[in-house]
Amino acid sequence: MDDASWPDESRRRRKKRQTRDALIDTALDLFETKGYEHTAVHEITDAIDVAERTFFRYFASKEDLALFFVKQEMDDFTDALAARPAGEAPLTTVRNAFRQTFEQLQGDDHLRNGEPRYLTVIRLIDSTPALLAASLRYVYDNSDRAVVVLSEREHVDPDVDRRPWLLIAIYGALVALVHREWRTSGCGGVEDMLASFDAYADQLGPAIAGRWSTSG
Amino acid sequence: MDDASWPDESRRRRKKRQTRDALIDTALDLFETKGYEHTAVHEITDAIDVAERTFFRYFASKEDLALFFVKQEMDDFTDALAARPAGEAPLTTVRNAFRQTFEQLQGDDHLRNGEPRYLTVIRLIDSTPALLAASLRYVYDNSDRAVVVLSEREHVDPDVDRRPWLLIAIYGALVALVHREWRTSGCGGVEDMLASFDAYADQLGPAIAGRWSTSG
DNA sequence: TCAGCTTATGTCATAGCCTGACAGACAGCA
DNA sequence: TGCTGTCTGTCAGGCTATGACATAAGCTGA
Repeated sequence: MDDASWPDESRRRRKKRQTRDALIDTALDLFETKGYEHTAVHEITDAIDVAERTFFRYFASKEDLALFFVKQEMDDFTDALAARPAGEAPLTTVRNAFRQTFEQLQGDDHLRNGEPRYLTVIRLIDSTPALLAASLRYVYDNSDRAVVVLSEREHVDPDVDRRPWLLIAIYGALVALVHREWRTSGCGGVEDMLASFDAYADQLGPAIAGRWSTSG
Repeated sequence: MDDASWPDESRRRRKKRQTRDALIDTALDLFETKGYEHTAVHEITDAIDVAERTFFRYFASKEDLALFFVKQEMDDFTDALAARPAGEAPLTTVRNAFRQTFEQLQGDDHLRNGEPRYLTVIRLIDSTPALLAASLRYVYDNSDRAVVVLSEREHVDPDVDRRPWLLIAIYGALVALVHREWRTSGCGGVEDMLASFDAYADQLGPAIAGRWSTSG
């Protein structure tokens, strides 16, 4: 995002990155003010004076641009999962990968109107059915990969042993919950998210083991 | 689907239902042979000789038609959940609602080329990214409703007590797994699905309680 | 049976998303 | 300078979806 950080970059590459960043920034601005569905692609490209056709040379679709950061977040999670030390217990691994991913999000993202860019994107997604659908599909696809990673780490066959699926399902539910909390009451920071995670984990056993009631 | 079953139905209503059914049948045929994305709406409407515009008076979108049965399945599940007797334990309730929904699916659906129509649809969805995304979003929306139903049954506040979310997340994972199994190795019947459900439930406690490994 | 209302459909026009094909501009390199 | 490969603009077109208006068909009451 900072042009000076790649001084060795060729002029051609730099211009390309500038155009891509300009597309993202302009698009997010327009999405925020006019809404995703009421922003035409040509409005984005007109604003930075490139042809509409150019947009589709950078992004496969309008959706693709809007989900740029979400995809990165998901990929980061799977990468973090795969990179955790082998001795770690699976639940701990997921928890740590989760922590790393969100610390990264909060760390290296730059601000827009005083709030991190991914927050804008999450609100946008939650308020736009088409984007919500696409991001859920990405989570779904990513779950498959995460299950493979977990299964290989623990040397189990996911077709027989359902535990990897369970863990990832819980992770998915957690991410959804975290997004929900962000949307309504703002972002409480990494520690709040981990507290949510632990609350899930703590309630998991009792939820299934005995009778499920307010007193239990 | 059988015209004789509503003898009192007005001519207008009957024609409307016939057109709707013809649209669904023709569309599924074309989707199956040509693929969803390579089937244009005008091809569907040409085949039964109505205007393209008419299609969009019956269905909000091409997607809407393809997900017709999925939406019904989801709604049936939530309805079944709400209708279960109050004394039942939550996990049992979900299990029974699950059973009811799929028994209903297998019962009253009519055959296409020797297999139930919803099987065609599920394969279609799993092989079409756009449809998968849309159906996941519908599951997501439905989860919210299911959580509300469960929470009210058990008099808990879902914002504090995460257990309703956990149960529904597990249900979601199960549905995904069942669909996966259907897609690859055909449909094994209600009992197989319940066995999957129970396998999840049985592995849930041990998965979290102790160290998660092949020996545990 | 006819008039009048409602509903379903057809027709036309248009916006928006997306792709393919081709040509021109430009950076990088010999 | 001239060649090469990449990026971009332009044009044409297909597909999904919606709005506006007109027409036809079904229904209802006198």
